[in-house]
Amino acid sequence: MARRVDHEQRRREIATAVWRIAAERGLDSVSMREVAAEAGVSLRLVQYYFETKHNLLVLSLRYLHERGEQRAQARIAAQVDQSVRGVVRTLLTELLPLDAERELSLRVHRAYFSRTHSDPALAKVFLHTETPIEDLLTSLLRRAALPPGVQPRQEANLLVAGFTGLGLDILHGRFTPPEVLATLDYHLARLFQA
Amino acid sequence: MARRVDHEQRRREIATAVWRIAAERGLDSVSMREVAAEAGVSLRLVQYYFETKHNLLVLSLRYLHERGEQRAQARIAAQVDQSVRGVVRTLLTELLPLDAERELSLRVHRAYFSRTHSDPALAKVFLHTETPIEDLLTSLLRRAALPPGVQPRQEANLLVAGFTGLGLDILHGRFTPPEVLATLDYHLARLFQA
DNA sequence: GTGTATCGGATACAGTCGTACCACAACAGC
DNA sequence: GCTGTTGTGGTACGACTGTATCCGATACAC
Repeated sequence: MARRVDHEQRRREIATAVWRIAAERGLDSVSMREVAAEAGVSLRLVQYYFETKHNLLVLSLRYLHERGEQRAQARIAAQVDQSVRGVVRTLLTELLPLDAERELSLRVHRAYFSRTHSDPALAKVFLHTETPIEDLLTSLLRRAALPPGVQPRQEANLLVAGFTGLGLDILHGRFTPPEVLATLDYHLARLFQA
Repeated sequence: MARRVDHEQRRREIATAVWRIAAERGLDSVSMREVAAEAGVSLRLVQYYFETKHNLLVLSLRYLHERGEQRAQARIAAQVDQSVRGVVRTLLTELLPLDAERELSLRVHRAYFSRTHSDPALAKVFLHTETPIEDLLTSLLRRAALPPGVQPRQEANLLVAGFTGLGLDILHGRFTPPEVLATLDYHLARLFQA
């Protein structure tokens, strides 16, 4: 045993076990023992690589965030239609659980959501006082030729908050993906009407 | 001791203790013992009136929902400006933490939010497959003279999801109440422009 | 006046949790 | 070949949890 091991790699593997448990059974079911079992390692190993449970939760969330940002950037870079409208649409659909990966991500975020407010360290990863997505969307909208009277900042604020919520609504079964996409395209049409 | 007591009344008092703990320290801190201490009664009493913790959580959430609906209806009935636009504005501001009571309500809902998905009984109180608020808002919008091309259902879907989210954003300090109200009035102006 | 259903306090029990501790195997550098 | 560091397992500890039990005390019905 005990040949040299990549700690970072090990931690990421264990973090995926955290994600699976959190997504399926909620953050309350994420105990050190459960994580160890899900990852197929001993309790001691989870302790060894994360020291404390708090660290386990914070790092697991951070890894998820990193992956999400990379995914979003890749998807925007990969799309052929580089019009402002196309990029805006991609940006907003990134908030919706339209494939397995985004659904997992959304479920984990939902699981973390409440705990975020009793735990400042989690809040730091989860919520920023800054509004980077809204800012990005605002600057995109400024770049387009929009109807008179349209205020990009106000549109961005509602769109980001709204489609974040509608993504969760899909998870809850209150709406279906086609319904939310219809709502998205309706509002894009409203904004980008010439 | 032990003179006849109104059980319903007693339960509502204890439920407010649940709200306070959930709002301030999260649902994880809501233990039978903590609730008893916060309510100023013995552990046995909490057991006596709620039987089980699950019952305590479900009933406490139900009471909060009841109070929220009554508050919303009262506020709509009480307002002098009964124009469609005025009612719509009141309906949406009801989702924002603009006073102590609505802030408490929002904080408790946030605390319950995650647990909702691992617990079907909580989900039944918390989330409905139906969309009553969206339906109400849609029918209100249909009643008004809106610009051509505006689809009340699509507008309602985004507005409800959006301002629910922006209400939470206020709690998180990402936006201030004046900012969100400005966003609200902007979108009302956009919808109700003659 | 007395019995009895209702109300309520104290405490015990079994389980789970995060963490700490101890022992040892495998490799690194000397 | 030896020594010290690194990786891994097993397990024990103390705290906390929800629930159950035992028992005292009150207030109303008769």
